[in-house]
Formats: sequence, structure tokens, C-alpha cells
Amino acid sequence: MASVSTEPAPILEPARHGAAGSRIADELRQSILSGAYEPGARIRQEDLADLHGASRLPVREALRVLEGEGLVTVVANTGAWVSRLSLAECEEMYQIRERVEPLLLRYNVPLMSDDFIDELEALATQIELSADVEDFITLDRRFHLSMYGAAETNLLGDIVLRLWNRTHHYRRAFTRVFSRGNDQSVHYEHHLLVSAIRRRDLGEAERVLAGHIRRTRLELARHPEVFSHHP
Amino acid sequence: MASVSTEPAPILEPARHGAAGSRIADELRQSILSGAYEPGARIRQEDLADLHGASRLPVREALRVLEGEGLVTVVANTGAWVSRLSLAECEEMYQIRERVEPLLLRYNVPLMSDDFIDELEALATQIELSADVEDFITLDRRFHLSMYGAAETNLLGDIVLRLWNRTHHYRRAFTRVFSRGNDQSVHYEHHLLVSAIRRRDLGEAERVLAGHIRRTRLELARHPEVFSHHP
DNA sequence: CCCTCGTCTATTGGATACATTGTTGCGCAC
DNA sequence: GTGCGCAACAATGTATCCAATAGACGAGGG
Repeated sequence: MASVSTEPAPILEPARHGAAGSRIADELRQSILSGAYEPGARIRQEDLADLHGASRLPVREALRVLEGEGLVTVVANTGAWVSRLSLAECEEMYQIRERVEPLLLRYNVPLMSDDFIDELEALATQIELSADVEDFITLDRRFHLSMYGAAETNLLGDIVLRLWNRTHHYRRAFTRVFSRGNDQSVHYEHHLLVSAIRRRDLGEAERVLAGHIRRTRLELARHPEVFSHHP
Repeated sequence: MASVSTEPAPILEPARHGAAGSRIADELRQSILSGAYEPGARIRQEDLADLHGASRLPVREALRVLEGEGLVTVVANTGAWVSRLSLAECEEMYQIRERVEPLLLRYNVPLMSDDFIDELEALATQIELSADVEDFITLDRRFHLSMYGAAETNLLGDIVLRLWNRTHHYRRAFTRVFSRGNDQSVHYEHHLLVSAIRRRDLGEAERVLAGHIRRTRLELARHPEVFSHHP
């Protein structure tokens, strides 16, 4: 914003003072999740600064934030890279999710309105119809994470969101190689999950969700090629 | 380090270039955990900078790191405070631990040597003999966290460590009000846990640990006065 | 021909200086 | 006496400048 001389309307400037670090962190997070940066990609501070029209200082803060979220790996005096996961680490993430997301679901189900559950059902159907891999992972992410938005405390929600973000790239890569199988299990599980939620059957909802994550983890383990590094 | 003119031996200087942010983060984290800062205490950037003989820049990085860990709450253009937990949030943390720590234990038990298990047993006995609250929480923390140091991937270990850190202050406060009860359950559970580990009985070890955390959570809920804010 | 050491440059780390924001306390009006 | 508003201050956010480090490249020797 500083380099551009023709900046007539500061009114439409949503970026207020004191938000540069957070804003850059948000945008870089989105870029990483969108796949614009591959795991292992180098992140240069000055590039980011120029890109966002800021100095390197808020960029460094943003990198620290994303480092804390596990999305970026920073080495002192050397540089920053998009974090990379091994198959073992990714499986560990899924095992954590398997234990933790059912708990988060338990917190949220009592707070869901019937209308909201209808929306979930519609989303599950929409996922079935998704043609493209990018559509699928976007809708699938929305389906699951929207279930977790009702709780009044968001500590667990934040932890789960970070787990999703750290594995997002591998979910995309895995979906790409797996989608040819034309396996309908995912969709069945989604509908079973909505059904259990509608009946407010917490135990069953927990079981279905845990099984859903577990099955994904086992499928993932059958495709280690997703994790082959090509430096 | 820069202001002191009489610095004859640069050999004993462990603080190298590029480590100020991490160093300050580590020291501030220790200060918060030690109880030197109460939850809700204001953290002024300039004070920290002077205290560590650095400028505000690495201090800001440190604050971002600790914010990511949940230990510090930063409000833009306003300031930073030591994070505060409500009873509901603390219970949520314990519920997460209840589900996640047994998994981490499962990862670690097969990697423990018999000698190490002897050390755990000795630690459990030492905890029984601890006189003072500060001793107890230090030894108890070491007892539990040392169990988690063997795993080759440390993703889950980091998450658990953060959960411990975020609740550390309340564990201290709670122990202070609870220690008068003279309840031996904690120690029985510790010894049962070591016993299950020694037999390499993963299922039983998981159950005992989950029960241990669960019981602590329920006790905690009976002492809401620990969370009363006194501003 | 290859290995090693030295230099050099690109990039990051840190400090100082300045702009902006939030807050607090005082004064004035009602 | 109370409530609103303005102003001065204090603390944070940002930019620019300088220092230190690590990787790369090339020259020299084995």
C-alpha cells in the first residue's frame, strides 16, 4: 500500500493499523492450504513483504505464528519452509483426531438446531456430487469443521483446526490418488453421522466419526507414495 | 549483554545471533510456569526487552510464540496478558488430556527400558514423600512428562506439553487447596500406572492413566474458587 | 581429478527511530 | 454532583538501517 501512489480512497482500506502481522499470517495460511505453496517450499521474508506491501517485520511475526501452528518450519539464520510431514507423523495426526474429534462433536451436538442438521445433510449430499478433487476436499472440510463451530469454548476447536490444517495438503494429495477407486464408504459414513446427530445419539455419533477418521487413516497408510519427497 | 562494558570472556556466551526470540520465549515461559506471573498479569514489551537486554523486536516474536501456545493473550494495539482459563476451559483441557495422553503413553511404553521403569517407580515414591506443594507439582510433572520422551515423533508430545503448560498454574492452585485432604489416590494411581507399564499392558496402562486424569478433573470441578478472578 | 579452504553474497536477525492507537485523567458543561 | 469530551501520555505497530550468519562459488593444493 505504500509503494502505490494512486491510492485515492483510504476508506475502502480494511487493513487497519495493528493488523498487518495477523493479516499476513491469515493470507499465507490460506496460500499454503490452497496448495499455492507445496510442503518443503522455501519462504523468503522479503518476497512475502513485497507481496503484501509491508515491511519484513510483520512477516516475521506471521512466520512465528504459522510456526506455532506447525504449518511453517523456521531455522534460525537460515530461512523458513512450508512444513513437511512423514507418513508416520501424518498417521499420528489422524490418531489424535480419532480420539479428539469425537469429544468435540459431543460438545457440539446438543447445541445444533434442526435446521443446521438439515444443512449438514445437504452438504453430505453435495459432497457425493462433487466432481473435482478440489471441490471434494473443500466441501468435506466445510462439512466436518462446521460441526465444530457451535461450542462456547473453542480451545478444542482450535486444536482440531490445527490438526486439519497441518494435514490438509496430504489430504488433497491422497484424495487425488484415491478418488479413482470410486469407493462410496466416505459418503455412507457422512450420512450415518448426520443420522446419529439428528437422533442426538452422542455415543453413536462418536463411534461413527472415530471410525470415519480411522478408516481414512488406514487408507492413507496404503498410499505412502503421497509422502515421497522429491527435492 | 550489549550494555555491559566489562564482558571479558565471549567464550562463555551461549546466546548466539539469531536466538534472542527463542531465548526470551523460553525464559518467559519458565517465568509464567514458575508462577512469577499470575494469570491476567500484564506483560509490557519494553519491560521484557530491558529485562533480557534486548530490543522489543525479539520480545514481540516471543510473545507471538507464547500466544500460539496459549500462554499469553495479545490484543492488538493494547497489550499482552498472561492467559487466564475459566473452569469450563480447564475442564475441557483435562478432557482432551484424558483422551490424548493414553494414546501418547501407548506410543511410548514399548520404547521404555526396564531401568527407566525403575526410575519411574522411584519417582512415584518420591512424590509420595514430597512435603511442599511446589515439590509435588514439579515431581508430578516430571513423572508424567518423562513418560512421553521416548517416542520418535513428537507431534503429540508437543500438543500434550502445551496442554500441561496451559493448565500448570491452576494445577498449582488446585493442589494448594486440595493437599490438605490428604487423599492418597494420586499415589495409588501412579503406582498402578507404573505396574501396568512394567507388565507392558497397554490397555490397562491407558485405562489407569485416563482414570487418573478424569479423577483429577472431577476433583478440580469441586473447587471452582481456584478460578475466581480477583482483578 | 577431487577435496578443502577462503571469500563473497544473499538472506535473515536485531536495534533504533517514528507513526498510530488506546487509555486515562482532568476540565467543563449540564 | 455527574456525565461527556478533549487532550496529553503511554504503549504498541511499522519502517528503515546495520550487523551477523550460512550457503555458494571459485581458487588453490594434494
